[in-house]
Amino acid sequence: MSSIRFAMLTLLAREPLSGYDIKQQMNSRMGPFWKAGSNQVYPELAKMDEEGLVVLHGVEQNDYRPARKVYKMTESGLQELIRWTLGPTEPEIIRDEFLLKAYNSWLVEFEEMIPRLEEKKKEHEEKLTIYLDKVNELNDILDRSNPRDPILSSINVVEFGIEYEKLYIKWCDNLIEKLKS
Amino acid sequence: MSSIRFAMLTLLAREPLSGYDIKQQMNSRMGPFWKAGSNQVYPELAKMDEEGLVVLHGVEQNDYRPARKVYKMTESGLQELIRWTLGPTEPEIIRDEFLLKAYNSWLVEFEEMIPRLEEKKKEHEEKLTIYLDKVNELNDILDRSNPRDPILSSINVVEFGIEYEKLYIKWCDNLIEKLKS
DNA sequence: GAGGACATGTAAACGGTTACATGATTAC
DNA sequence: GTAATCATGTAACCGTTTACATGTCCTC
Repeated sequence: MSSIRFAMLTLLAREPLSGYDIKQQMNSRMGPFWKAGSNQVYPELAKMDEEGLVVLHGVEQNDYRPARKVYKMTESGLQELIRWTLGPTEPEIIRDEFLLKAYNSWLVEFEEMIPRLEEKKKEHEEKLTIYLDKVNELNDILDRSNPRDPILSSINVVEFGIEYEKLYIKWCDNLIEKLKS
Repeated sequence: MSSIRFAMLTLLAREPLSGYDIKQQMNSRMGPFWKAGSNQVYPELAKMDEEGLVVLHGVEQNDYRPARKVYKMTESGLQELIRWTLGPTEPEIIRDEFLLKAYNSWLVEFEEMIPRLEEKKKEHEEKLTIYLDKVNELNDILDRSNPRDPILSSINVVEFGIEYEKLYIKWCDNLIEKLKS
């Protein structure tokens, strides 16, 4: 797959970023669907530099801290990203550990399973709130006169997250009801 | 995580199975949310045997083929599985490559993005059909007099898959409409 | 004084994917 | 004759996770 590279380019297509920024944005802005650790980001950034997909855009030195190395995407990086975006995508499976546990609910006392479902529901309710806030924020900064505003794409993806969380919550509710009767 | 072990026990809780059976069932019955390769299944089965979570239940020899080694879960395996089922579950992220691509849709011509969305939609429509068939099959063999029938748990999980596919299809439709206008 | 944010990176371990190896049978 | 199915298993690779390492500033 090696999609970490493309996840990184996806962010760099919008603005120049340091490795640290990329890591942060993945674990917040891209929260619903991607994340990465520093061990992946820094070596991959170095590789992409070698291959000419990104270049050093500037170094910000704060004397007491490691230099902040900001990279920007090159034209060749943009072409690579577009090629990938329009290329074929393998189907994915859901692979959610909690669904596996639900598959075992016949094995346990229903009264013991219900609290687990309620916890999961709450967890997804919290995620839903976060995504709803995010989509509001994005709508505020959206430039409605520009049909190619990247913010529009962000909104579309966060909206997927919103619908997903709603589904999860509804499914938990449903199962709780079934187990209660 | 190491949930491959618990995915395997999840299947073995229902009936004795060979390594081959486990692999097959994961890639079909558990289709919506889990899968595994033979390289994971056979060594893990051996490890679980050593640890006493499963025992050899019987060997079926068909002379020209490798012996079919059927395992069944032990009481200790069942306890382990129940413990895990009721234990805490880490939140998961979606990590869907196509969503990452959708995040880049502002970079490409919309007319080029639309066919990709239509392909994805079709793919999920096919999955939806499969899950709908599966849930019908399961309903046919469901023992309605038994509130602890494992089939009930299977149905609940497949229903998650159904709602997920519906969501995906609706989201694709929505985006196609947005990009067309 | 402890812990978190910032900022770079490396090392080790783990889990999953793809491919390989063997080998007879059955269906196209 | 080619490919798929059944049935076991191994080997190599790749991507991800967790932990480590360094060091200062700022907040509680």
